[in-house]
Amino acid sequence: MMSERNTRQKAAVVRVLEHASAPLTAQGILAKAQKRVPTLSQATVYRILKVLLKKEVVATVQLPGEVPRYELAGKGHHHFFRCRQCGSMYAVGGCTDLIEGLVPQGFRLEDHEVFLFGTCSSCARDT
Amino acid sequence: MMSERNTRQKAAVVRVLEHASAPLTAQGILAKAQKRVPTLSQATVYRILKVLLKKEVVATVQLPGEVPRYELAGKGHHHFFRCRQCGSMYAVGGCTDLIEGLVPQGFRLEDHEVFLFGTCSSCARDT
DNA sequence: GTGGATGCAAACTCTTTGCACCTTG
DNA sequence: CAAGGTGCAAAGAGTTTGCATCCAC
Repeated sequence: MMSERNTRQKAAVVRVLEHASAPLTAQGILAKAQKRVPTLSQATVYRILKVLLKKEVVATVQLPGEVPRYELAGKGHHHFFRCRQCGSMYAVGGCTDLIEGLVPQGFRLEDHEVFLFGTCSSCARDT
Repeated sequence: MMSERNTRQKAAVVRVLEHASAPLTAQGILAKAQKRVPTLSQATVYRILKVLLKKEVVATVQLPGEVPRYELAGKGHHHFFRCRQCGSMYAVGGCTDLIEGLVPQGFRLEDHEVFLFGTCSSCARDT
């Protein structure tokens, strides 16, 4: 039973995610990782992501109506604010007990997702 | 300038949505609407949904990692609780100002989405 | 009768998979 | 050198679109 190998492809994908300031799409990861490993294919990116997701090294970010994005896991609990002007995503922390109040009697809350949409501070300034 | 026509297809789709107890997928709408209009095609369902979305007669519900679902609009602001045991979706109301606290300084909040995941009361009872 | 609506199939996008080849350990 | 990884192309799932036909008005 031979475990996992260290390939240039996987290293490139992880490196891209480490340097990302916001969650990236599979396409975005491919584009950036190909600068280091030009032969990298989209299929391999998906395969690597699947492995990393299972190991919980990366996490998926699913904005409603958008293609999934990926970020390194272990950043603690957070949500996202999406600026409708510039499209940037900002991580937003803290949300506990705010959510608990929504849960109906007898329901057991295990998890939640919150997405905020609006205008970020720099776009708001330009208005 | 001739407006919109009243077709059996559109009527069937609307009727299905009116009788739905939870948001339906495009496939689910097709299946149910075909009981009334057997020749209805998936393409037409999508076209009708597009029109109804533009008129804001229906709204999209996008659970993370799932195919989009559709429900009649005008049910007021609400979110969803998804039971991981039985897969049911429950509408959850009320959430104002809870959310405001998350918004960073200088950001303008326009909209938000909240999804809750866990065990519903009837599944919790069986545990 | 005429133009919007429909059905079918082809096209598209995103993701997964089969298979031969390559590369790591 | 053996097994896992990779690249490519084909296959899938979900949605959109082109086009000839249909039918509501």
